[in-house]
Amino acid sequence: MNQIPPITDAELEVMRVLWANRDCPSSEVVKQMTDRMGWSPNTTRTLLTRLVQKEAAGAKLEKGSKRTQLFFPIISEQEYLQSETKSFMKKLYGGALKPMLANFLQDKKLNAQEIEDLKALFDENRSDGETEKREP
Amino acid sequence: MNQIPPITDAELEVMRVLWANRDCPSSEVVKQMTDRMGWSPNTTRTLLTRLVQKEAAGAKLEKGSKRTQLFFPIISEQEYLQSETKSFMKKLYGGALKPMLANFLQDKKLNAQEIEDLKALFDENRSDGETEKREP
DNA sequence: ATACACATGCTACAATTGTAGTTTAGTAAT
DNA sequence: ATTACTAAACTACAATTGTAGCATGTGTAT
Repeated sequence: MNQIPPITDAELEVMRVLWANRDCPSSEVVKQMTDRMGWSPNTTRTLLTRLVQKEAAGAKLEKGSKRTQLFFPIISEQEYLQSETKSFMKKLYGGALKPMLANFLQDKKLNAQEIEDLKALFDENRSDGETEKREP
Repeated sequence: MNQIPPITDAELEVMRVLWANRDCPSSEVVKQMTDRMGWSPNTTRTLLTRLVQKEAAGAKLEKGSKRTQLFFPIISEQEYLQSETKSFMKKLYGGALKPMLANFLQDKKLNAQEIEDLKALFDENRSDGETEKREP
């Protein structure tokens, strides 16, 4: 039912603020965007509006106020990352992990420690049961 | 010096044809795009033109002809994948492999065989020592 | 009450993208 | 040559995206 709507690069920056600060008044988002991106207040507000329109974020009136709204994410960071990663993998690698990794590793080699770490990650997430060795 | 220009989704489909068929006349690209994407001939030609403009592809006159051009990729598939993968990893995961894999694995578990395969891939591409030798 | 600041809601506008139609000029067939 | 095709060039046009200005209504300090 709930597809993840397309979120543009600029909108993503705003979502990052919403993910980091729950129930955030626009003034706070504006401040952070001014600092981090150098955006004008209206730019930030436009993006907030667009995110609410596409239901990636929500807004509710602050208690007691008739105008100030608090913004919050509807799409979670987890959902977003999963969806984006999946569509990226599909678009460029037909959904297969190996060619993507082969490509990645050409650019950035890993050291023994990092490799151990990733191997462990794989073992912790295998499909055929057998999760981890429980203690004695 | 040679940055990879942004290539849109529709343009990418055209690049795929150029990567698969070297020195391709537009008629051939048109045919494949009509089949695979249902595009009108002009749509395909517009995209070819745009790819040439941004120097992702090149065009040269067919020998003996004064109008028919042959198109070819300037950006290789390898370069493209590497660049896109890198910017994707950076945008969503700060360039780190582990969180991306952790995310991916939540969606799609791997079986023992696949895991072995990937582990081997890591070992073949380590930064420190040369290829590791397994015990006799 | 007044005035000022500020949150929201419209409006704007150029660049990019997807998707083509129209015009012009080589080419091949008669 | 004349005609009919068609490759290439130029033009179009709505939707999306980045980036913001203007107008309006509400809370806040005098």
